[in-house]
Amino acid sequence: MSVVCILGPTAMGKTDIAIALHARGGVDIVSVDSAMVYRGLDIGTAKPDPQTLAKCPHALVDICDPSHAYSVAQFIEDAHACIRASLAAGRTPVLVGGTMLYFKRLFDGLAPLPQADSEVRAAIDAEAADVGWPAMHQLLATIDPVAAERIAPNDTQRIQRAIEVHRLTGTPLSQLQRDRTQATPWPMLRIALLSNDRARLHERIGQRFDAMMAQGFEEEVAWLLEQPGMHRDLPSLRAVGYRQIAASLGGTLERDQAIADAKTATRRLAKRQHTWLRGMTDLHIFDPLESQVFGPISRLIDRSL
RNA sequence: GGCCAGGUAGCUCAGUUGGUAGAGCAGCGGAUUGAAAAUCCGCGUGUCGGUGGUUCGAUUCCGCCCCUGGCCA
Repeated sequence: MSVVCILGPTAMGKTDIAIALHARGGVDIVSVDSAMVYRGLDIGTAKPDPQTLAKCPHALVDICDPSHAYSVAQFIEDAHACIRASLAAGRTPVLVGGTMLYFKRLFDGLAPLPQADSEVRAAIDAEAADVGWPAMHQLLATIDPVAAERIAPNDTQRIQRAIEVHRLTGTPLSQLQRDRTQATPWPMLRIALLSNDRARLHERIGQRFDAMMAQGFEEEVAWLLEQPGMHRDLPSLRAVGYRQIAASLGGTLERDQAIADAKTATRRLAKRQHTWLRGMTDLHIFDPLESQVFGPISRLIDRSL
């Protein structure tokens, strides 16, 4: 295997494993994290601190301004570039992270669809404000019945995307996805950090968020909100924790409730990550809440390369 | 010690003129192709405090006991 992937839910110690693997040498760490890509989102994303990043560089961290939107397509492009560069240098790329959609599309491929178009989206939003999203779902059923069948009448994001793709290409989204998706060209060793001890994971999530608060998470969010072009509806500030603390700072949510909600949102994130992992095949699973996993993981990698 | 109000899901509570119960939150399961830490779909998980009694039948009515809160001593 030429590429190593380490995936797992939040708060499972992925970053520690990455740093330890880097210390052994011969690897390049590539982050697979839709929130760590943003500059300035540090404490709330549990991003490694600058000293750690200096010693152990993580590609695809701090590569996007938080007033812009990163995307799965951008990730695939960036990740492919990282993998190629690393392999060309005779090293092993190690992709580490918790954004399962990014891994899924990296493994199974991404159809070459048009990128998001803010004008088209604004037009669709305006129509939806007029007639309602269920009517937009009806509209989708006439242009792409396959997609409409799959997408719930209230799933505004996906309805909008499907209509957008059709308007930009004249072809149904479902057809483009079926005809033009190709899986990764590289063999990938897939390592998952996964535990059945949900109670313990929830405990860690709570403690970790309390630690973030103690590190000045609120100040970080307040600073971000003051930056030019920043507002609460951006993808960056809708991330778990940022959304709740921004609401608290904006006065629309009690501080204690915001903290509780942030922990709840993190637990739900972990649950969705579990769902992704259960549906993936060819995973080598290790439980870091039960035993030391670094030794077994490095032996597995040595054996597989 | 006496009086009063409570004890129902993990939490806050509703309810049953007697036919073993339901909301919110939490939780659990699922979907997932340029916002994905997003967005959406589905699911009540229960010795109705305990124990006797009345009754065809008690979570509901009655007695006793236990626990919590308040007031009076």
